[in-house]
Amino acid sequence: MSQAKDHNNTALMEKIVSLCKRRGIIFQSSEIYGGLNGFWDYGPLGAELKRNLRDAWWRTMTREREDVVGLDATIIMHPSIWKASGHVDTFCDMMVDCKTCKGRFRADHIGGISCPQKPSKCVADCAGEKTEPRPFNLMFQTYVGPIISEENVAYLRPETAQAIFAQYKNVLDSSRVKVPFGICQIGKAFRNEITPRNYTFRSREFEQMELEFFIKPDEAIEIIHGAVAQWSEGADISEPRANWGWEMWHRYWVEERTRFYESIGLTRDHLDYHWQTPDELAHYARACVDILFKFPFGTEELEGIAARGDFDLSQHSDFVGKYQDFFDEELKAAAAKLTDEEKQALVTKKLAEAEEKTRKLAAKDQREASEEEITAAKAKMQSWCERLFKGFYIPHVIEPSAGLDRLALAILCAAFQEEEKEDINGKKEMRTYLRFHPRVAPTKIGIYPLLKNKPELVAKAREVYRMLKSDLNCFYDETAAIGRRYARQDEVGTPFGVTIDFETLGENAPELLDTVTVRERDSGAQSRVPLSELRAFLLARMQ
RNA sequence: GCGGGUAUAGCUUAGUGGUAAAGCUCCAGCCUUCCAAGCUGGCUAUGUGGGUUCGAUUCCCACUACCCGCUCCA
Repeated sequence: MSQAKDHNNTALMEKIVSLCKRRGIIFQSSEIYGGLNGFWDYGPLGAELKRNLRDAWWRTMTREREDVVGLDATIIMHPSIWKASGHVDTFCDMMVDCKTCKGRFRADHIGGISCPQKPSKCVADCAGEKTEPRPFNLMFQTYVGPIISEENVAYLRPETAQAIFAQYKNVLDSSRVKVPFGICQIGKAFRNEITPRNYTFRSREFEQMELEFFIKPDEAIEIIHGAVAQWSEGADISEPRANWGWEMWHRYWVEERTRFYESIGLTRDHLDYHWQTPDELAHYARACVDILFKFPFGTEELEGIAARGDFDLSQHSDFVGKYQDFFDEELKAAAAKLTDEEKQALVTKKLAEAEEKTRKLAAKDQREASEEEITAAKAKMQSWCERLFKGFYIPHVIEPSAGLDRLALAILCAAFQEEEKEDINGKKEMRTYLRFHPRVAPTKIGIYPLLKNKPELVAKAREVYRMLKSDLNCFYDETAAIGRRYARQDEVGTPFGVTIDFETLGENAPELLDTVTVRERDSGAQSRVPLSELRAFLLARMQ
């Protein structure tokens, strides 16, 4: 990327930030006290924008689907949840900084990592001056109850997903859902990021929109349907099928999520996809795709769609000592028809897999797997197979996990437009406007009497406002010249303006009595609409 | 956390060791028959805390925030 381009992108970002502040979309948190690093507030219009995005996601994810239900869990949960999920271990590392080479290393690894400047020596032995080991707690801690003590430590959730796993059984038992099904949730999450950066992109308090979609393990599909549908380029993934394994479901959700972004105005040109390579994948993930948006400051992640296997529910099963599983009648019936040889073939295959996986995991820690470990893994797999044949399994999971604040920022960046134009006197000036999709626009309709000092116009405009406000977020404006009012609303992305003029009152042209001008934001095009049809006319254009 | 930069009104900028300037926006009034028109008036600022000084927005130090680069990103 050239420097000139960097500069332009920075300038563009600064314009967006400035507009957001000037028009009440995004403010710095606690600004009157100097601000707080990594925290941002949404002003009146930002709050509407976020709400529209949140509602659009919720509607597509659960209301318009028969196979997904919602959840709204607490931010503070039992601390053991974060031990089971692995967050307590992976979020709290002792780190050492090298003041010479500016590197940061895990304190327990400096003996084994070579120094970036002198690769012949390890970090522990190189000459660089190093700080004392310091703990990096990426989870915010608090205390439950008034006593500040170790046993009262709790965490603000670093992701919303774990709440879904923790309530999986309750949802299953109360909602008449059957695998495959999903549980979705929108809510705040907190991460004590080392470096919040890029405006609201990496904040310490942010809102996530997550779905855990529970599916049958491929082995269950194979027993029930004889084979698992294999994915290949061009495969039909428009509607779910019974014989889909995790890979098809994963592909399906990537496409489904892309369609969502398109429905709110992000085109495929705005987006990019990063398929994680095998070494990038976490050990519990089978595949992970990042959906990226081309922000002015770089192409960055909007959403991750991971195929996580049964890792999370298995962890919680182990920690609480109760299977977080599902009884599948169809599987039980199908398994009953298997011959002993067929069952044994599956068991043999799974035991070999368990052994290989154990060896691989150990190899990651640069050691050999012990016989005990292998035996334990095989025993666990044996019992997994036995339960499978009885119809029980811990479902596997496809996890589309999106950031609401990142989406809001992406929508703002995609919508931002500047055009040079001439004003009424022929003077050149810049027209700035936000080209929001009407679905997400904070304000839907501007309502204007052509002139303020004509009471009939004002009264009629007020009447139109009252007619529309319950269905559409409207903004009534009677100040300044009509062109200025249009420009003001264009700048915050209001897609339509309704102007009440003398024709509305029946002057000049009697056939135009009770009609208004509807002006479209992007083109400025105007059309004449009878008041009796106005509401339907506008509502039709919101979709 | 490291290095570099920045901090003056709602926004964009000017300027000064001694009363802080402008444009735009915004508000009010007049006027205005469809794209930021005009006229009049008005509100609003030196990020925070120290130091030097008779006096600091200006010089120095610290802090905070933001930007850029590194780093981090389950």
